[in-house]
Amino acid sequence: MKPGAISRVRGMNDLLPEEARHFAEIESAAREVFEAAGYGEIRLPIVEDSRLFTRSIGEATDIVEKEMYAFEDRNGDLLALRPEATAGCVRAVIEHDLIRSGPQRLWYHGPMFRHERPQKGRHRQFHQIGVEVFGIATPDLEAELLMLSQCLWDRLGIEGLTLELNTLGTAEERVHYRAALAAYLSSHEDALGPDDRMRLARNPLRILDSKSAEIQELLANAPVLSDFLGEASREHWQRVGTLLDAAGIAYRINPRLVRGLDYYTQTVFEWTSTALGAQSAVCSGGRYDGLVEQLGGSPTSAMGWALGLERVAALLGRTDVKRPCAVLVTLGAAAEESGFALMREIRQAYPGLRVVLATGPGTLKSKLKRADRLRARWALILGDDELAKGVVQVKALDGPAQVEWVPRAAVVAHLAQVADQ
RNA sequence: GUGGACGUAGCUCAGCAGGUUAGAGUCCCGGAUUGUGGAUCCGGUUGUCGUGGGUUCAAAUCCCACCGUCCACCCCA
Repeated sequence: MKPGAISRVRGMNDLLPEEARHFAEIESAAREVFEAAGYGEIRLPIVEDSRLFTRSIGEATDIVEKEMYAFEDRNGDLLALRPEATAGCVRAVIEHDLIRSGPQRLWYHGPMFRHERPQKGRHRQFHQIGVEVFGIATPDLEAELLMLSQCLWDRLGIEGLTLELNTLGTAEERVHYRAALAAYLSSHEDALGPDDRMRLARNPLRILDSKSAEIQELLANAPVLSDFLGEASREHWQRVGTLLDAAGIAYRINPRLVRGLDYYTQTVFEWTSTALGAQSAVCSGGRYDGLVEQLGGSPTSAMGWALGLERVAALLGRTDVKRPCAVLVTLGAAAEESGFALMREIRQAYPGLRVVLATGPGTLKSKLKRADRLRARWALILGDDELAKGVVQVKALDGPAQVEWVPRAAVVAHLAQVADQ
């Protein structure tokens, strides 16, 4: 790169064709899985009112406190680049009163923004695919959403992921537990580092998933959340397990699993991979029964999850570029004109047929070389000789070279016939 | 945000106890074969050695700062 050239902003990466192909593959697999299950796509704005996120994700969370791209626009409105899509989705559901017409099953995909220090699997602009369901309170929803994620891994051929599950109980149960946990940890405050003391004051549940061995040891005798669950939560939680077993989806219960966003209730989960280093969470989510009401809607139970496209893409094997059926090679100005006419006919008759143009300057040899690199099955050669005879030379590029001369008027039909083989 | 490692052609990397014009492979372009690909051979293009400063007769090489990437923490998808 020459000095003075402008480079991309930190953490905001270009997706070159190879990686973009992975993204497209995941997106189309997701579309297939979701649409088949009766989910509708929703497209949401990237910019929202900042308050939407402070109210939903939680003011004391890192996402809102340190990572949000918040700014004032020309009118002085406080706006933010979305750090996640659940909040916006809830906002849209309330704003259009979608719940009026019954439960809503929605899915989305798009870029999210968080001002974090970039690392592998962690970028400032990253991409998520997610689902959100509104209006279903029963545990079959947990099972449905988890099954959809499993279907997606199956569809993409991804193996070796671990599903970790936990329940946080209702908001009230969590409040009681939180108080008990805070009391226990306060009595051992001398064992906590400065970061954990901060968490103790603001969000003691976060201490549960600490990686520190000393903390985990300390937690061995701490109160456990399951003791604080009421009968209803207990039954709900058990039913989730039963349905997952019935569907043959393996999981591991992790009582230490809490999530970083404040709005979760009841079931939370995380799909992790050991192949990704520190950023091991591939897909996660949970129930958020209180959020709709909290954001100004009527009480509505809801649940969703999101996956990180960059992380899932990293688990995908190499996907090959689809090979073209043919490369249309022209030599000289007159042949180029005829070639463009032919190309138009091909596109009109068979829009999906992969035919790549090789017109313009360059030797026949270099154009055939290009056809070879693209792994095309056929070369359609059109030069002065062919023009004079009213034919197109059709050369087989697979295996030993074989040529045949097809009358110009019959080329389109010939190509279509040969493409099916 | 904290700590650490690293930064040399488009890509992968060598060169670094300071010493002439900075190298290989790959990719790309051309030729051997005037209009016929893949193999082989031959030739060619490409770099302010991340940026800026310092030390020195001399810096890709030593020192400092900044920027970036990666790793861990942190956070999370």
